[in-house]
Amino acid sequence: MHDHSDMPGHLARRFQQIAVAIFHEEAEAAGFDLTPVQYVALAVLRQHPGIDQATLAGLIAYDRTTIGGVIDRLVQKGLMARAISPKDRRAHVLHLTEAGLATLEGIQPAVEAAQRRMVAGLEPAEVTEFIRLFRKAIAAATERSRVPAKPAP
Amino acid sequence: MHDHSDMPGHLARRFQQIAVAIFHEEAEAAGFDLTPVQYVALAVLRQHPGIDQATLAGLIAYDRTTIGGVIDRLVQKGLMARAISPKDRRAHVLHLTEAGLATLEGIQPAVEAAQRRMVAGLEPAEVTEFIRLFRKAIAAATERSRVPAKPAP
DNA sequence: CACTGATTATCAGTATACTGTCAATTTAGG
DNA sequence: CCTAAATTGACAGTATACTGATAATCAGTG
Repeated sequence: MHDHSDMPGHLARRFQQIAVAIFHEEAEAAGFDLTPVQYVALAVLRQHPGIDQATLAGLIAYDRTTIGGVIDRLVQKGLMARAISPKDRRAHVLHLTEAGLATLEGIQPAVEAAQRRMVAGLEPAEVTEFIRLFRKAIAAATERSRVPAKPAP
Repeated sequence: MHDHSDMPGHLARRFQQIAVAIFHEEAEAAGFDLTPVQYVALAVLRQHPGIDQATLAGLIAYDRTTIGGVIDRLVQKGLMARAISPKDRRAHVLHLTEAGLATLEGIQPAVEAAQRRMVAGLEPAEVTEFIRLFRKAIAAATERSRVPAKPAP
């Protein structure tokens, strides 16, 4: 009855695998060495400068532990700066560097091309519906996830 | 215009994250210690007994390096047996053990419950459409650019 | 049979991803 | 004010996931 290729779990894994591969191809072709995860972290930080690691993790639904390593690599590449918050000495506040902003702007066309390629097999109306179903399924399941996405402060 | 939460790439990552978390919850609640990847490997091996690692990897679109570690852990758990093929001494042919078959059958209800929970926020017709769009997008990406199979050198 | 090229699996290295635990610190409650 | 609870980020450990390199083996050709 249920082949694994009909299961949402397997399809999700396979689609994500393809999405990551396409992102890497487009980013590399454009001359950037940035992973999808690193890109989203930079993009969200541009919209919310000065947030700490936990807030950033909440905004993009990353695990608290995972985000530390991601930020380490972005800091090492010189794209992000990390400093201890004067208001809360536990927290590390984050800012984009000049290089980080330049990278974000430079990679934007490649990112958009990658998003289009991921759904290149679908009609435009199907793309819209695909995204709507993704968002609806995710919204319903978010309450039970250990990593719920939090709204911006 | 383009928020990261509208991008297929980010939605794919988020949905997959939720799918894995739900799978683990259901599997653990049923008393099994099996990851989604390990489950699919076992399930496909039941349908194709005696295949080698490369064939298994191809059937479920796993990386050939990754599959080695997955099989290592399944062999260590006693769920799978690995032996050198008499026809091709490079190849390792795989079989389910008795325990592997028992685990597969025992975990089946939990797996099905997990698949339902992943799309619990969607109407039944939406679930069907969601799966159809997944398959269509994946099929197009797979045949167009052979992602993530090896690129033509 | 020897040579070439392809295939099978492994290893090293890098990057997510999550669990559990811990120290430092802040906040809440009495 | 002072202690208990919560929060922040780190660490160790496990599991995917992919790239590039390598050894062993097989298949096809001359």
